[in-house]
Amino acid sequence: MAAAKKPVDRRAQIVEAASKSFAMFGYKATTMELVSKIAAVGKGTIYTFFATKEELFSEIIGQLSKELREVAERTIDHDRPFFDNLSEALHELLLFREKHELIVKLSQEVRDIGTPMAKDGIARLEQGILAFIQQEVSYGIDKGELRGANPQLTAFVMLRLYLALSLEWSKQHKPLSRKEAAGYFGELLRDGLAVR
Amino acid sequence: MAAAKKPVDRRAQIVEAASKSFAMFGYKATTMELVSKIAAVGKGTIYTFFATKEELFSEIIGQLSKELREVAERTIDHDRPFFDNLSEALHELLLFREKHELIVKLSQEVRDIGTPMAKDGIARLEQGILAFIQQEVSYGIDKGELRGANPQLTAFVMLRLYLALSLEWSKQHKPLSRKEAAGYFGELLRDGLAVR
DNA sequence: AACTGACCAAAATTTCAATCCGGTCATTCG
DNA sequence: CGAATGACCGGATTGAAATTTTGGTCAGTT
Repeated sequence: MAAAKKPVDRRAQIVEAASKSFAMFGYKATTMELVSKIAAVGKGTIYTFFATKEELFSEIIGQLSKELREVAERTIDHDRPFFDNLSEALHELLLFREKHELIVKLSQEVRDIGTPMAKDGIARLEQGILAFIQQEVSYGIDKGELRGANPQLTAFVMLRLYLALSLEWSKQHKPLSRKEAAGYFGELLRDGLAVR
Repeated sequence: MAAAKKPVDRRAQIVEAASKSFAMFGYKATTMELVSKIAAVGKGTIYTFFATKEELFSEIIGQLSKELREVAERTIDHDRPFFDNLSEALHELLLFREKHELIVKLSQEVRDIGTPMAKDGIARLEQGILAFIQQEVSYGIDKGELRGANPQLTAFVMLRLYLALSLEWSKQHKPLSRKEAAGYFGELLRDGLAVR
């Protein structure tokens, strides 16, 4: 219903062109003129569909966020134990993230020049992941696999911990193998550190 | 032995002056000229004791790191349970950090303009904390309170987790009280999340 | 009616002279 | 005579003006 079919769907052309440009040059260096060139469309036409550059960007982040969620959802199998699902899903998300050029480019842009809009985009993606984890945590609590303290905080801790283990640790040490990371992560979250 | 006593100890004068200036204006805005003025000393005299501005700064970070360690050491009582000590010590360190003007100023400078030398200083302080935690973790393992996986990684995870809980969480949510944070932190690390 | 690109004001970038700063060293002081 | 000093140097930084770029508009074209 949203997408009527025409000889050529200009809106889709534009979104695709913008997507490429944002991934290739980042938010700041992507100009509306450039997008119009790639889309083979007059600059004015873009403004028929999107009121501002930010709105166009937002549409693309929205699509990407949805895609991210689908990746995560696809790796979850509610018949398996909670912690297996969790570290599997986080691993898939991390791979996706590392491979997806737009995300890589935006992260770099945030790091190097701190473009506020790029920050915003990354934050939205992270927020989406957080919401997903929280949903799974709540499910795990319902199923009785998980102790039921504050699911929001728990989801937050899980994400931070996973990122620390898989990204930050390797900044100063030999990176953990996928197996080591998942093992340590799962063990710590499941059973804690105390000798019992 | 290192500090001979003279009518006035110029070296100490200089270090104190520099310390004040770094805390007041940050690394970048502290000029050698300014330090010499505060220390009531000719600029050239500074170079009798420190070859470069960086070396002077390094000396001060070294002192501060030692001070930090003393604060942590003072709150540890090896007769108490490991996790009590841990969250107590981390809390003390956080308070110290928040109160210490030099650390606050340097953090701000890193955030706002990313001065490499300031980054470096903060990194060294964090490294010191990490080494301290690691030592305590090893001790906890020896005493049989802690499961004995990779102490370095464990220390790293503990610090990240504590910082996430006490600093990052509050960027987007109502901050946790000291009690909530310590409670959640201790419980998660000690016992994990799984229902048993 | 859909589309275009020349056009505009605001923002970003470049340029470049003026200033500043870390570090040196010939001179001074005690 | 040796410790201390501050004028001095060149490279880096800053600020402001000039120039270019860019998000967004809209009169004109198809």
